[in-house]
Amino acid sequence: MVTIADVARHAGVAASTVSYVLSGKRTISSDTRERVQRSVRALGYRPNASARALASQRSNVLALVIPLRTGMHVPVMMQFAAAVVTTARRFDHDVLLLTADEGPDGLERVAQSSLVDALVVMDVELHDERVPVLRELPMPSVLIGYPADAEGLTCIDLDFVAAGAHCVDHLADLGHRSLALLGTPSAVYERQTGFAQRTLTGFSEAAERRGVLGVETPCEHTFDAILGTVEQLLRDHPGITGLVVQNEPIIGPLLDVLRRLGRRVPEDMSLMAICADDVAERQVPQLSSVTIPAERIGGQAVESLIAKLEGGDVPELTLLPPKLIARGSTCEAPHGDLTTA
Amino acid sequence: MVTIADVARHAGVAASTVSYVLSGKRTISSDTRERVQRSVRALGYRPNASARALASQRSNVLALVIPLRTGMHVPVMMQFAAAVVTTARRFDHDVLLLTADEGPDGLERVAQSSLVDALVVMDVELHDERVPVLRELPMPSVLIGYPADAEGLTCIDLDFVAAGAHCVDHLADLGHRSLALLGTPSAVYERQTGFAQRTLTGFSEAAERRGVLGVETPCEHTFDAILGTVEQLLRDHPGITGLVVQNEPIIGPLLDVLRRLGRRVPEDMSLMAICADDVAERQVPQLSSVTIPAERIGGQAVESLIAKLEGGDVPELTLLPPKLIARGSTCEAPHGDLTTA
DNA sequence: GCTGCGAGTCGAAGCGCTTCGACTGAGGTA
DNA sequence: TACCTCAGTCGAAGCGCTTCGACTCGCAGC
Repeated sequence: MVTIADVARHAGVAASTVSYVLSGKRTISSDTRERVQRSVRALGYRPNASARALASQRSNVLALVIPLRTGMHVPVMMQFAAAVVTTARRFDHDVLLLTADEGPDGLERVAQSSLVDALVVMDVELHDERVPVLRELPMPSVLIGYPADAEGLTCIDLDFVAAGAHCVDHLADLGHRSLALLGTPSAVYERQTGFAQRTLTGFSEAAERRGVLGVETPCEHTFDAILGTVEQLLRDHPGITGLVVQNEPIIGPLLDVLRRLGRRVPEDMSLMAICADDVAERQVPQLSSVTIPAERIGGQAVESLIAKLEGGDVPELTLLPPKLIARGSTCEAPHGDLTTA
Repeated sequence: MVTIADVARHAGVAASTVSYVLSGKRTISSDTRERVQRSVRALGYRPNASARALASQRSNVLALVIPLRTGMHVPVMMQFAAAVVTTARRFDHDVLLLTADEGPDGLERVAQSSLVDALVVMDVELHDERVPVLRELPMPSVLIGYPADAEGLTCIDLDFVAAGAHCVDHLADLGHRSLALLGTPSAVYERQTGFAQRTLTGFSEAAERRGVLGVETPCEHTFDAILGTVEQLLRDHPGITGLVVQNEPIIGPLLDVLRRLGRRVPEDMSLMAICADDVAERQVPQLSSVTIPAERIGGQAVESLIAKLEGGDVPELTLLPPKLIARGSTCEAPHGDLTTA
């Protein structure tokens, strides 16, 4: 393994000079600089990451904590992780992957051992036990999602309240008067995961504002559960003509269920999804949807983190505006539907 | 930040003694050992990862290279990554996440800078440009999937040849005489990704062995592509009564397509999938399937890697046997189907 | 001609840990 | 009693890098 001393010898300078050439932290004559750079290339020198981290107190590694639990949108996680890694690389950082089941201890472990310089924590719950830990940690962090008390933290998320509201507005604009939100499995609500709660809030508030009926129900992933949930829903509220679904894995089966129940989409039932674009586009008919911009969130998270590492100031809360795309699964309410319940 | 010197002072011993207590590499009297351990806890000491890595030449970090490209089964990747992280933690290692689009340079970067001790590389292609790099690297690696020339490498994979064959056998046992394999998008074949190729091989060989017709076709992810592909297939080979699909995202839409074409599953068409169990179970009807044991592969990969790090010998190629589970999507061939083409 | 200054370079002192060789005593052996 | 052994501990020498202070020029200012 070739060291900085080898490069220095080869170039006929001191090791510190090589270091300064590499970091640019002091002025070096272009003559020496080029000589050093030639030696670096000639010898195939790569600085040793540990030595560098030890001396500079910076590992250039970010931790990414991903959830691996019930009810998560796996492909979205993945897109997200990819965006984090890609963006981190742009800033010359690497990414250490942690699973959420290491819990708060995992965060302390990697932080206090200086394995990483900063943390990105996904899937933050409303009352997340990791939040107090994060507050005490001697390094910056960014949360995806946000907890009840975001004071002093940096949180980034899709504006799910707006997402829920957009769906209602879109459907209400089309004349629908009775809407339902088919949500995530109840386990996700019970965990008080912010995004599910907030969509619900946006949905309900908008329904009230627009003066339409807005009911909501969680929904598990099995076909039978979906069927049961929808049947129950339509029995209790037969006037429903607009459905909003925020539960990626059930989208396919849900279409089957509606077909089996004799409801055509969109003629008898308008359907909106809160999901990734490619999922919406893959269905028949393609679904009108509100997108979760996973790449943008991931990129933004890393950018904020880097900014914090460099002493910059970043806003406590960044909400990315949702984008609604109307596709083939929503249309005007069936004529004559003027009931409100 | 508390250092080993602080602990040593607190316990009234030399720093080296603390180190030996922590590593167990020399015998320490139980008296001192306990005293040191108490000090460690009292001060909340965590060894500095960089210092440790620099001194011991071991970072205790593994690299995991995941693909982020066309046609991959995202949820499977995720299960896999989770298994790798979890298993690595069992062996007191962490995982650095790399995306495949850094290419061979990315591997060299993390290896030569001693950022990691070893590498897990997923989605290896038949003629993968990373393979020669891995061979030269001064550290062990494990590949998921295997390249044409596996000499001197350590490869782990599902036995896709057997998987393809099992599907044929299952269907042939049920009396089906004309089968088709609906594969991954053609991009995946063109990349010569091993798993797709090998399933095809197993499928074809078994079809020949059993004396049944076995045709195959790649399939893109859009609904129209699926519809087109299946229509074409049934037009060219109207006698087909058994379908094998190895392409997770199209499974849902494929069921729609068959329904639309008036083929009931399983009465008119038996359907087998090569996919994760939960995906198979979520469909209607539940699909007979051959499982991809992502967790087992991930766990096995890390275990092999750790064994190599410790100087152990591991087999060049480990093929995990596929497991076929018959569910509701396959049944006996329609009576009277005795044609062979 | 002397001083002052800044650009460019060097040497040395760490960063916090592991590990090697050496030292100390207690206990066993001859 | 003299010697050897071995368990248990210590001190010091690195691991490969960054960074600080100091040194040496050449040049401008007076």
